[in-house]
Amino acid sequence: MASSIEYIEKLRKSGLRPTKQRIRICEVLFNANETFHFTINDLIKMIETNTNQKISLATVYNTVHAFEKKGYVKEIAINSNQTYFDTNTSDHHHFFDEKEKKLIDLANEDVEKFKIKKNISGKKIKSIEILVKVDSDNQF
Amino acid sequence: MASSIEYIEKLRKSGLRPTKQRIRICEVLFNANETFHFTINDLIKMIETNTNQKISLATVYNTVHAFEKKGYVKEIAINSNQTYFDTNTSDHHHFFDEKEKKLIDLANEDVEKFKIKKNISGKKIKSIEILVKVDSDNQF
DNA sequence: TTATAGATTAGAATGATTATAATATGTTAA
DNA sequence: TTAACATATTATAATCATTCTAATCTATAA
Repeated sequence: MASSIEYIEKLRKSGLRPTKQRIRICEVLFNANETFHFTINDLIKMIETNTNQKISLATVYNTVHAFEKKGYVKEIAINSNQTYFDTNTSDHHHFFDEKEKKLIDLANEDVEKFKIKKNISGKKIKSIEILVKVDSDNQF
Repeated sequence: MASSIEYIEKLRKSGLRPTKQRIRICEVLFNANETFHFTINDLIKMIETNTNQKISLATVYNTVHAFEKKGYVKEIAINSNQTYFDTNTSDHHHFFDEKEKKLIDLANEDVEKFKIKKNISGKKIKSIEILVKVDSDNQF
């Protein structure tokens, strides 16, 4: 549970002006006890909870993208109607329940170590993401 | 290089009526020497090459989705403006060059064997997809 | 041949995301 | 402290992939 002052510092250090909108979004994203997955719509709902302040849609998009560039949130690679983000920026993977459209973390320790044995000349690996799609066990 | 007759058989066997649109899409997708990645837009351009026949957008979407359900093409999990599909339905993974928006196959043999050590009660693993994001090697 | 379930179509609707351009705000230097 | 300005926010419009609709057509089974 960080204070506004810490977020102001954090934002300044990354070259982002600490506006009240960005501070509020920091609070919503980073004050939670646990990391979580969210869409822009989820975030807007969270922002509007327990406050009168509204942040315009464009600003929410801009801020989340700015935070993504700085590495404060991660975009998760799934094909979905909406883009999913994760406040857990550590090295880990995901289960995706397509029926419930729900993401579940898959810790790095829960995946046996492996290596990519192929490489592409002139290209460097930026990230390795594993998506495990799951479905109900029992088929009726 | 299969003939229309083979596609008609294939479609009938899967419970899909062999319409001329579906046969044409089969030809475009499965007559190629190598498997490839495509978006709906790519596919429409390919359909319109060397022929006067046009297939309506809705039909192209419907057909690709029908083929996906039957396992004739695979959807690839990336966040992109457009959805990517793959005519290579074998077990494999992908590199994604975000700068060039280009997908490159990563054969299963090019990934060291690994296991998912976590499982979710009541859920069964449907697929495991690895996406390796790459970028230019040299930073200026 | 005919009935009909399923397929195709053009065009409209949807909905997430991005662009626009006017207004407001944080920051820097005087 | 203030002025100047670069940057951020905002409401709204625009974009664009995808899905929906409802009219028309077609493959196929009887």
